[in-house]
Amino acid sequence: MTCSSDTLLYKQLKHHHNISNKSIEKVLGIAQQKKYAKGAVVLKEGQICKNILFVEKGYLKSSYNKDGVIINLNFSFEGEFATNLKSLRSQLGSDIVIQAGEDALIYQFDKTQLIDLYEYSPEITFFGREVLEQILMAQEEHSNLFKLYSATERYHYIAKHHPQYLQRISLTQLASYLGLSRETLTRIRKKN
Amino acid sequence: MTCSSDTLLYKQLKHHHNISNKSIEKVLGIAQQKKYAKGAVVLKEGQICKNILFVEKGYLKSSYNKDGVIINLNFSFEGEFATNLKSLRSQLGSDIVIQAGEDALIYQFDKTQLIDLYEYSPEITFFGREVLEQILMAQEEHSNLFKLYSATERYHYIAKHHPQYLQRISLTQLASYLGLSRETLTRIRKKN
DNA sequence: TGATACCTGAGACAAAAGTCACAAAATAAA
DNA sequence: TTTATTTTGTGACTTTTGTCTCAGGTATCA
Repeated sequence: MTCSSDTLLYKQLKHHHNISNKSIEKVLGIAQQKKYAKGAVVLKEGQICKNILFVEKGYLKSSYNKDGVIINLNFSFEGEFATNLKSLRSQLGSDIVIQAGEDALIYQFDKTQLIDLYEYSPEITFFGREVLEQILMAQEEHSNLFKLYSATERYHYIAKHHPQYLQRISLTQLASYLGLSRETLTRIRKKN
Repeated sequence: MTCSSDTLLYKQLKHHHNISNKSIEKVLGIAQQKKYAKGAVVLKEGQICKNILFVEKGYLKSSYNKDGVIINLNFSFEGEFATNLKSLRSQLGSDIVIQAGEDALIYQFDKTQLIDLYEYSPEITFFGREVLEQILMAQEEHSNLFKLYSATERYHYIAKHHPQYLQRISLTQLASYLGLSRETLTRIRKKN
């Protein structure tokens, strides 16, 4: 087994997704442990995404390069899943980059291997759908930030619902995620 | 049959989704035809969404009421599908409103009935996934408008990729969709 | 430890967008 | 057609946000 029972991954499978020990063993059996140093690239631009990533430690950052300007699209912290759904589905080259925001410990699942496991038990199928949903919900949350809120409201939303972002993500990176300049974010913070 | 073979729905099933006549008959068998006058509400705020909607004629508008200000989130034109995925999945009350933007002819599919058909043929299962994907891709496109583009760029993107929006959607409604004030949109248009 | 790169705060100014008020134009209703 | 209602265009002004610049702080690494 590539992943022992004192990991976050194991705990999530057991307690959050309520999967039986037999099925957990199958899932852990295809999980590949990877370590990335801060800043290391997990998915390159143009590369075809074949994996679903589970963050055991550290965090992952998804970003898009728009004419040389890096725009942060997503952060995935401990216990969350990350991937590029578009590239994963279409098997076309990725237009986004995924990299480690801190030194990170990642379990990666090969998409094909995971789908093969779906035949083994409906629990695993259900788990697969939950992973997909988690990723979609995170995307929708970020997208609503922009559609419904002003810059100041976006910051306060994050401060309230994701306080760990403020502690672990640098001001510059967070500004890019919130769609505003670093200076504007500084000003918003000062107004408290 | 509630839907004849000279409809857009029939043509889409046959030519776009490549479904066999037998399966098409099944799908059309559960399609309910509905007519809505311009402005009529298809899905109310708080109502649980049970249907997937196909636009045969006219268009549908999804909007969110933020403290009395209406924010347009989506438009679905002829040949496109619409629903509130969140409410459809969770069976919780909808936080968005769907209504007709013009006099509209809609075919609606009950989610449960459609899922029951999945057992009849894998073609229909595949069709169901394509519908889901179409809705998700439309959402992602709109969300990227905000994450990646400025107000002026958003307008030009729509002018290029969805010119019918400019012809059929009023300036006021389009401004709300693009996340800017009506006056700003007027000014952007003048600069051509 | 010192050198280097990166991150943050702050001020001055420019650009973009919002708000308000009112007139003109287009639609819908009588 | 005439009237009423809604939609759009425009200018003046305010607010918000971006850009540029520089200084100080912090982390990193050989």
